[in-house]
Amino acid sequence: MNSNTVKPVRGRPKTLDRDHVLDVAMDSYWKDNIGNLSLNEICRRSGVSKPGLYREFSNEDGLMKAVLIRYQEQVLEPVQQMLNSDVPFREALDNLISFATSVNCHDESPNGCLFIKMRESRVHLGKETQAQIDFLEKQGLVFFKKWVERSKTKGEFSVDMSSEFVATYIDAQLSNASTQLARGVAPETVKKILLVAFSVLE
Amino acid sequence: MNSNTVKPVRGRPKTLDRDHVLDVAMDSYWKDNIGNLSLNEICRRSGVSKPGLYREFSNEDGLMKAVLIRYQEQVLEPVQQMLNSDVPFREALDNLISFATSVNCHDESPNGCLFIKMRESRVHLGKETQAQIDFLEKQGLVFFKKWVERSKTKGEFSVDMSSEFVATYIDAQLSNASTQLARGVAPETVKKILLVAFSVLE
DNA sequence: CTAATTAAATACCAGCCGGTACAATAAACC
DNA sequence: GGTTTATTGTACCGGCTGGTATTTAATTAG
Repeated sequence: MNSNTVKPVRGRPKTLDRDHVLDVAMDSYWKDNIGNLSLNEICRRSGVSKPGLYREFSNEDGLMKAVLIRYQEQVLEPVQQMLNSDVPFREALDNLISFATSVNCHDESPNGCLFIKMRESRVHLGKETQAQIDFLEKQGLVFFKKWVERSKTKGEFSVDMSSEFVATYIDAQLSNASTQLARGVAPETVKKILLVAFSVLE
Repeated sequence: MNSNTVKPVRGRPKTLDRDHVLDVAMDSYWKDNIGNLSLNEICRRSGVSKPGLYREFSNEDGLMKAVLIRYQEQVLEPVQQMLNSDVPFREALDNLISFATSVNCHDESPNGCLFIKMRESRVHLGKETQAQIDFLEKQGLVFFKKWVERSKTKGEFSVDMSSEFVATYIDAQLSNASTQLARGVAPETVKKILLVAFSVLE
């Protein structure tokens, strides 16, 4: 939780609030066009000077990677824990749908999943950020796969598809939902599409 | 076909090749990050001076709208004609899948549908471009809907879903395919996902 | 020929961008 | 007290952006 790693040291005491900057940056990347969102703007919004931000995160790439890690901890991890629990397959699937169609930052504006949003613009981001995206993607697919395999052994999943492919399919449909929400499609519509798309899994 | 609208006039003869500029711009928007692609770069690539480009297209918004119109004529229209023909539903669906998973500009690089790509970044584009996107989206949904209704009367489509929703569902899945291709997902994987997603329609 | 008309490109504008030198400040050590 | 260490923010850098004022070139009309 404490991200300002304790440093009882010598020099001038640090006033920069790392968590606050990350919160502002996460919100900003979530709501705005990532490509058009400048570091200057993030500095303005978080009330931090530009050199201060560079000292903390090295560069834009470092900031984005840090944001992704924070997003994983705050948003993605609870979902993965839900999948790891012993909730029945169909119920877990419904939870997934609810999660995917209700992700709104904190207020209004475009919704969707920040990770998926960043994954879509992966090629235009920095190397560190790309690596983090790849890690999260791989990790997510593994979670899905294990979940499906567990459901198979529990006899809750009888469709004849490889767990690998089902994981890919679920990932694809959730991505689709996120993209649609970000585009402004009504959440009820997105939900109906997900329900139909997932109806092949039973 | 003649986009340089004939103008047997007075002044200095026009040397700007409108079609060439549009080809270059379409390719560029298709392959590159739309948000990061500058008019300067398009001028460079097409060998046209900046004021020349502004005289022809007014501004960036005008150019994008023109590109979208060209894309509709060159890429989308053939598909819509296919849907309008009397091809059996399942065959038309397969054609759609083939189309969606084979759209590569002319060479390598990211694939996907330019219209869908632009629709995803709709909010960040100009007003004219947004209007054109909305028009194409509406038109596309109408085509899908009519196609489904025709298939229903022909008895080729028996699933109990409103034609409206099926149109939305197909649009969503094709969008998903395009996004995945643009992200670099293997076309065979995208195809398999589409096949499964569309399997609910029979 | 000159005048009018149209398109051409150079060279510029203010405003951003990511990133950084640098001097001021605030603490701990001695 | 002075020195050292670390963080601060101002003010700047070159480079790029969308967009344009302006001059020059090429054609037709009279």
